[in-house]
Amino acid sequence: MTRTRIPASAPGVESDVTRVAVSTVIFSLRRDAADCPRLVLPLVRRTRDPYDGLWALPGGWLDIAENLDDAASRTLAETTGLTPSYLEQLYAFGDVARSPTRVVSIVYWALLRADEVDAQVAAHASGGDAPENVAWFDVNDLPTLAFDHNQIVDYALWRLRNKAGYSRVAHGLMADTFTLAELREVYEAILGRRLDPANFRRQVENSGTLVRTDSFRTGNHRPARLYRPHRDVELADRGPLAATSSTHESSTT
Amino acid sequence: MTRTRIPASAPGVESDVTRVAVSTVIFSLRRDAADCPRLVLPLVRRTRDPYDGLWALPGGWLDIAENLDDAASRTLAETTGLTPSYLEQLYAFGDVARSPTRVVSIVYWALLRADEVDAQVAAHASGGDAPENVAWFDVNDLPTLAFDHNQIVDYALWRLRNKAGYSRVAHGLMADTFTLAELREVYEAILGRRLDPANFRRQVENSGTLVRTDSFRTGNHRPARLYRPHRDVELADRGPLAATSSTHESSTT
DNA sequence: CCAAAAGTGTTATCCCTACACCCATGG
DNA sequence: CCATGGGTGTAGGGATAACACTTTTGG
Repeated sequence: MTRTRIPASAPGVESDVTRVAVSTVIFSLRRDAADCPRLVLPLVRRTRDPYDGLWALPGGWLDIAENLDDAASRTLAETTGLTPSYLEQLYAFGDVARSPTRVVSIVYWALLRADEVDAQVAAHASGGDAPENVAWFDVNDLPTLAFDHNQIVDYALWRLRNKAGYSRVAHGLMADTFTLAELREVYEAILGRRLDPANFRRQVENSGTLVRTDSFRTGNHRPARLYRPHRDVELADRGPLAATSSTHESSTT
Repeated sequence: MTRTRIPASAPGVESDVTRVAVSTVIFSLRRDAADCPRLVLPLVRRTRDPYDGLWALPGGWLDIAENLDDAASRTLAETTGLTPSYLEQLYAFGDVARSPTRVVSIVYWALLRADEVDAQVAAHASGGDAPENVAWFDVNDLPTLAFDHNQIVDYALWRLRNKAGYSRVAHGLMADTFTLAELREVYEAILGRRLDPANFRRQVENSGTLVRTDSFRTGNHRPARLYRPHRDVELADRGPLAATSSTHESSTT
């Protein structure tokens, strides 16, 4: 699998042409020293001008025969080797001044299941795909990024937090089964505030998005019931490709 | 002011290049025979292949030295001669199969004040900017459009309806002053259902987005107080260019 | 006076929040 | 048995929806 990034000059670059790139803000979770889940995202270190040496969002040039979504998936696969559990277009950034040459970046954002990322990080460390140029950063502790990528990450974070408030996107970060406390921790990591365990339980139970299993997670205290996502429950609201329908309410809990 | 559209072939077109176009879904209001406001949008008749003769969204090619927002504004001005009261990026459409040549369309959606459109329609009829190729259509009675433009309009409509539910975008369709009944009619036209006048009044009064004036609209019955939009009230939630902040709630009434 | 729209009041219901409280397990 | 997290119950507040009711105009 070859690496593609956003170089300033591709072979045969023409400075009088507007080129289209695709980048992706990939969110996942990693537990910190205190075993508390933190939002993290992978960045790629640039090896060319402009911004040589700075960290940037994973991305690449849009191929002439490639759909936008496919380009985002490819980007994501080349960076992490994984399939996202959620992928959505974020915004098209195209200011003239955002790059020395004219580049319109179609930016996506994605969620990766935490358990799969752990496996991937191990695989990357052993595999030979130049892992030294990819690193995962805590979203609350980002360096200065290349181009307008700090701004882009801010916007993606806003979208994630906003969407977590009225849809079930956050489930895309979970493994197959999980306890309600684990799910609540994830929401707390995303929203950046504590949630009442009792009320959180009732909300997700009444939402119909989870089904109880007969298994329990045993630990230091009373065992907690495991849940799994309900099939047939979309993670988010309709996209531009959905059929005509009368569902025009995304702000429902 | 010159007209720019989305021709299949621009001068010097190369079929091995991905080109970037900008189109805009422009919503406004027009009163029907029963004096009831209807959502309408302007379309442009194509005069080239592909889809020669079909109606399409107003748009044009992105200039190498032009920001995306500016291109959308230019498109809008060329079509209607007006400045939008609201303009927001909708989505980037870039499927390989959506056009014979590879075109990525950055699509915007906009709102135009109803009173200004009336003036513009008159001006267009007298002015010489080929008005016969621009026509306004009721959004509920659209013909088959060129490319994937029907799908795009559907998505823009969904976004407008959704956003009208939790923000004050709809105010962008109103004149300087208006009665609460007029504002309610607009919401009814957008949402496609009747609203309780009493509850609607309380909602917008408590929202703090309107200020009472001392004027009244006199008609066949009891005069209705005129309101005007409050300064310092954004029409919608934050966009990607907003500064870092902790406001991550767009679903507030 | 009457019709109809402008505007006010009242109540039931739902959802969210806060918080008290019981349950089950490992140590 | 006790500390701790899992899980349930409940009362108050705010927003909404339904609808009765009063006010003010033109005809």
